[in-house]
Amino acid sequence: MGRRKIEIKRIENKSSRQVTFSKRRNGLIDKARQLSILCESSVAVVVVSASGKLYDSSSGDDISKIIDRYEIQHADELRALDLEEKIQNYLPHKELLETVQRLAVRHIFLPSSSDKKNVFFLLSTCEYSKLEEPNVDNVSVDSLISLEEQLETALSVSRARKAELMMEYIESLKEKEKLLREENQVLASQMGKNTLLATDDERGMFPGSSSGNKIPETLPLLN
Amino acid sequence: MGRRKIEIKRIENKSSRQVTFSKRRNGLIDKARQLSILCESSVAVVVVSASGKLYDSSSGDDISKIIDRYEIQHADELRALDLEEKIQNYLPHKELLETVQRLAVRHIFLPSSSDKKNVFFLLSTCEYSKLEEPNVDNVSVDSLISLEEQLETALSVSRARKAELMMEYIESLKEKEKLLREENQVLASQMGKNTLLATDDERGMFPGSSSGNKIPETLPLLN
DNA sequence: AACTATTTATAAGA
DNA sequence: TTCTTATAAATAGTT
Repeated sequence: MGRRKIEIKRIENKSSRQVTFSKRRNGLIDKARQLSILCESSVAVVVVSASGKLYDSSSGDDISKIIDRYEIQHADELRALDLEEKIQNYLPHKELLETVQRLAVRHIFLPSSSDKKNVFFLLSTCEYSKLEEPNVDNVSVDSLISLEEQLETALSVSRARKAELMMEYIESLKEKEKLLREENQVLASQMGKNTLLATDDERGMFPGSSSGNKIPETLPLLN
Repeated sequence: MGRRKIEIKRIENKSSRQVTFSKRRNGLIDKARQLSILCESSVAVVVVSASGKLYDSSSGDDISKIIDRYEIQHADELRALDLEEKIQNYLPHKELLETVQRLAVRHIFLPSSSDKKNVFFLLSTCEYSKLEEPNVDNVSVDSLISLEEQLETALSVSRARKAELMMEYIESLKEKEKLLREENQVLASQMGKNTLLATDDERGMFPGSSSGNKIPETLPLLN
């Protein structure tokens, strides 16, 4: 879209790189705005320049809410990874608790203060959703008193162990896939090109993935 | 950029809105990719559709690192300052309770994915609910003491996390700087010799960073 | 910062 | 959905 066609690769000239950065950054943000309006969605864009300067924009919703949405989606993943690491290092119980708190902190303090009421209600409802008659008025005191117990429960060994086993399994699958890809590439380079290769490739890429691989993938960790 | 000019406003027809969403979302992500490559920057894009589905992409770096960078920039205002100020100003008991309960929500209800779904559903519900706030006047003294302790822990943990993020970012900056220096040296040796060039380059690549700027480069993080 | 010659993205149609 | 194509929009190089 300019006087000349350009390759998508680093612009060597510093000043034209800077100019392009500014132009395209604005273009990107405007595109995000348009998408948000046309399709009633929320879009967050975060750009970090080579010098570390931050540019961000959001349309359709607050950027912190959009990022919260992203983090909730990936909460399990992050939590499992980090916890597993800590458990393997024989973390004392108290530190384990703090670890969970640390993981939670970034979520807790990011929501705008207007969300407080919502979250408060959320807690009450969640905690007592199993009771037949959730009495919101009395819930807060009880929940407060049992806070530490519940934190410990959230950290139960069985859950951590489960996450650990699942991560191990996922890692082994990734490793297997990697080995297969490598094997594939070796074969491909040996053969050069032909139909046989294509067939091999397909077999190599997804060997038994429709059975052995799909089951773990549907387990809770990654949703 | 189509057969007709369109106004930037919500597309009423559902199916064409869906088609446009898909096309423009891809377009946006590609633009982000190009910007990242052309101008050696990092770009994260997070899109949440009207139905709540999440799409994200990143180029130039991991999306979690880009989001961390965003959070660092806003850490003071959103977290530490805000909370600290409230504590110093004798945060009313009710708000104190709510804050700690937010902490609990994330601990207790995010760990497994089935809980995550519940939380999400409830969050949506809460956002639109206009229920009265629970009555918390009868919170016990012991509970409040415990609350304050936990709040303090959360605050220090928040700070620790912030420091951690900062160190990560500083390390990445150092690495980037190192790479640039190396690149610089290669370029310099290719050119043979030239004092004038070296001076220009230093000014351009690391504006004032070569000596007195090393310390300041780590500071802008906090803003 | 503006200006345009071009390229690129995409709206509508198939 | 996927492709095609006329057209609008973005932008590279220039001033």
